[in-house]
Amino acid sequence: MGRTPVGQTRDRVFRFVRQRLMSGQPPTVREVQKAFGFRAVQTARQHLEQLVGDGRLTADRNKSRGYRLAKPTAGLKTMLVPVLGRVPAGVLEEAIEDPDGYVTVDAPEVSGEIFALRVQGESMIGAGIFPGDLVLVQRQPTARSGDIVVALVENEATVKTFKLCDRRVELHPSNPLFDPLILDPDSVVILGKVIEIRRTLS
Amino acid sequence: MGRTPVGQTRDRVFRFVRQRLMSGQPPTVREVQKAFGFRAVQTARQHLEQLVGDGRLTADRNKSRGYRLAKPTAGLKTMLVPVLGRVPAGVLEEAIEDPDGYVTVDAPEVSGEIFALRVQGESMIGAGIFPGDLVLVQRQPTARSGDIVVALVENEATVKTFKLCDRRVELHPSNPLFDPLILDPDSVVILGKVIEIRRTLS
DNA sequence: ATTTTAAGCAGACATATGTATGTTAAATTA
DNA sequence: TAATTTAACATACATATGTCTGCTTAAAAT
Repeated sequence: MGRTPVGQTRDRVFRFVRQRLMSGQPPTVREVQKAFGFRAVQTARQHLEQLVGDGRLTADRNKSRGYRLAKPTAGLKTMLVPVLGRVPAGVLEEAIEDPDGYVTVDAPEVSGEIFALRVQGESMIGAGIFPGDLVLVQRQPTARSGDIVVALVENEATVKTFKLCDRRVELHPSNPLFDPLILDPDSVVILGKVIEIRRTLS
Repeated sequence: MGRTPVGQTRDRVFRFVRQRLMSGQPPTVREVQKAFGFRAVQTARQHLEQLVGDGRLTADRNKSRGYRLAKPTAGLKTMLVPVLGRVPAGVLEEAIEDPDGYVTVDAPEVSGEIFALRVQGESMIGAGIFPGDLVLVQRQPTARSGDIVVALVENEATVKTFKLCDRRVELHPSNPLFDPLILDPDSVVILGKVIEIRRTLS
């Protein structure tokens, strides 16, 4: 096999690996070898290692299929989170166990439990949260003023901006047509904090 | 290690494998073993094989990390798409080759090429698209009236609502402070159609 | 022209990983 | 109670896979 121009083959190797990684099937060194018709494993390995040196790939040493894209999702982990249509009567556990489906989420390594909720009303339109949007919720029992939270009020999950004033919990909509809810801290259950909003266009 | 109730561990194994698969890191049998603290490889393998028997997983025999989901997320495939900060001078190819990063997307099987773009201006606030939002774009050279598209105008990528009127291309902002662009079809390059909007909160 | 660099090859070794056989004990069923 | 099924364990083997050493050749640089 004749040699190819400098860097050219390496770039093709990178694309091959990226292609495989994007489709969820990390290649082995020997699979790369075969794909390019190298007669030696080492040739493939050489390209891969130099791609690592270039910072284009990363490698899990001594792991099979251990090459990954360097840039993607640095510090993030990809996880599958349950999508909830509604949270009936406060039983979040059950809703999570029997979700409408799942979505894939890139979340910080340190994230705890996350779930997704389909938004029902129009009370948060001012904040760019529309009915039908999917909100990703970091599960937590408390919140800080200014957080957009999912709270259980009268056995219904709603999305609002959280505020703590004068020993009262205030849940503020972002829509002039709706009024804020002023509640006793004991009568509000915080399900979590909204960390991402997603809207799919037909 | 005491035995667990029937089927319960198997279900957890399935979730573990699915989790790993969705994040592009298919586990080995021994990784499953460790994850659950089994003392024997075979225990993990047993569960995996029975999941194959149940039709929940499939297996590439004699391949490392060869287990896959039998029913990948109902018509959706998980893919990594490149995130572009901006599209310089119309060279989409180059921008895609050297992206700022990647995000994970659940897209229909039939989807073509998808990329993500960070939104720059405030021209689409009325449609709930804010600066800093990430728009997922289905790459395509044309669009239908009403589609929100990413178009190249004067060597800058912008997000607008597309309309075709009277042999003229109209790019409409959703913000009264901005004016629509009325352009000759030849002077506009459509990069693709926005299929999803994502906003991360702090 | 000479040196240096990079691509590619050959063969081998060590480890990772899939697979197989046989055993034990708890839960379930007859 | 006895038989059957299932979860789990221990050990071993064969293959897949990552890694290493040394060599050859062509292109690029000096």
